[in-house]
Amino acid sequence: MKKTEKRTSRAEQKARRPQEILEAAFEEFTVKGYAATRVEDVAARLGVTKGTIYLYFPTKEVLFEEMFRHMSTPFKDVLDSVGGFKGTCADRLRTLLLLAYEKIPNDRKTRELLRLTLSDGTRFPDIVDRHFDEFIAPLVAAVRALVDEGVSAGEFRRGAAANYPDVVASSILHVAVWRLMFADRRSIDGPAFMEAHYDLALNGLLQRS
Amino acid sequence: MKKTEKRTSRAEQKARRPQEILEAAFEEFTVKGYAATRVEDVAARLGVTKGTIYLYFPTKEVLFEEMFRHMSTPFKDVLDSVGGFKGTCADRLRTLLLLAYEKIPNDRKTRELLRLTLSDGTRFPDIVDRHFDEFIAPLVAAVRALVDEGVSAGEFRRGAAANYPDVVASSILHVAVWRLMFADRRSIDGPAFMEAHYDLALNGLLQRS
DNA sequence: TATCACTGACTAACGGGTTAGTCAATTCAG
DNA sequence: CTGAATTGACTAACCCGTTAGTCAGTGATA
Repeated sequence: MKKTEKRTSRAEQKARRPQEILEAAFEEFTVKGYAATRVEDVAARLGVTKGTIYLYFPTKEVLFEEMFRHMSTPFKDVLDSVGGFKGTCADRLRTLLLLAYEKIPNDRKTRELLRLTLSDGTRFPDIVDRHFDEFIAPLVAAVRALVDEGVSAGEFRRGAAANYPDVVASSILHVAVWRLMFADRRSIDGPAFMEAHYDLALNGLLQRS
Repeated sequence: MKKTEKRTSRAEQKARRPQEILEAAFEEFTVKGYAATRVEDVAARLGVTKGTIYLYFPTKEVLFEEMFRHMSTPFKDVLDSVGGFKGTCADRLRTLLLLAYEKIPNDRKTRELLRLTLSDGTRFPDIVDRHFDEFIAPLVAAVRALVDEGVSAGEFRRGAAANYPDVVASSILHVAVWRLMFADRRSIDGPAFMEAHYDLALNGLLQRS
């Protein structure tokens, strides 16, 4: 079935297999969800048969969980770098939003993992925790740190918004959910939305002087 | 199986059945999703057998679609009423947000329909359209109308936020998604979040003068 | 009111199709 | 040739949708 390609030795192929399988699994699971995806579909995407999958992963459930882990790429490190940036809190808020938009609604991997967390999180509590630790907690922490600093510096107002920092970043989710729901059927202007978000959040935070 | 209760005649029972089935279907489908839910599970919830379901609905797909329709309760009418309210645009924004929070993240029905739209929308394009028409479009329209009026009256700033009204309401989604993801495992303070949202949005919109 | 023929909502059991997981046979690189 | 990687036929379990048969409830009749 798999045609023999001179450039890949058996050892290389075997070493590559797990990753290939996890990536094929990602494509299938995100389109159909856990229950509706067949292990055979995952195999077919690689041009192998079901048996091969079971040489590398013991069950469909384990395949799903390891796929989720494999596709969660680090976000916390990126965010932490914002702490080191210079400039006004307003400037750094902009940078933070840019990074968050890049990572959450603009990155297909992250977006689709959000879908899976919502659809199959009930059956796989681990992925919910992972999602929280990986994406939500770091982002909220970064926003909180920035807002607190802005308030201390007198640049931002004290007030309800400053006390519940989630609200500053939460619009990001709107774009992610929109894209998950409508895909190409209804487009959303990402940059324009982000500008609007930044404009509203910044003016909402700034001292009214 | 169903014990004879004097107070329910056959005719009454039969008239009630479709609704009972749709509500049982809602409970099952929202927990497990379309694919993982068995028609027998829906039946068991009512204390009847699978055959009974098929007396009222021809296929599992139709059952799902009709359940979705039955559970979508009108939102547009409620929102339209805000147009008639008196007061500053700030006051009416608050009312609008209150209504939207009540309807979207605080109403379990709406919240769970959002989950289904995200998980199974790919298989059932109709429910995506329905979701858009029922919830998203009316809310965005209401916000846009209010913001435009505020700008015309000189109460709100012109600016990016005023031009992309989704961003004013989008934090609502955060609470809905949070509750879908974490259920009771991580609580979120709804009223406090709404206050923060209102505070940020209003200050973001008001003239800075 | 008491009897009884009839109706129709419901059940139980099954056919047919699907899929997770297994394993003996096959292939092919080294 | 050898043995590791892969295949694909197979099994057992599952679930949708069907249908012959059941029996509770109804209402006509005396």
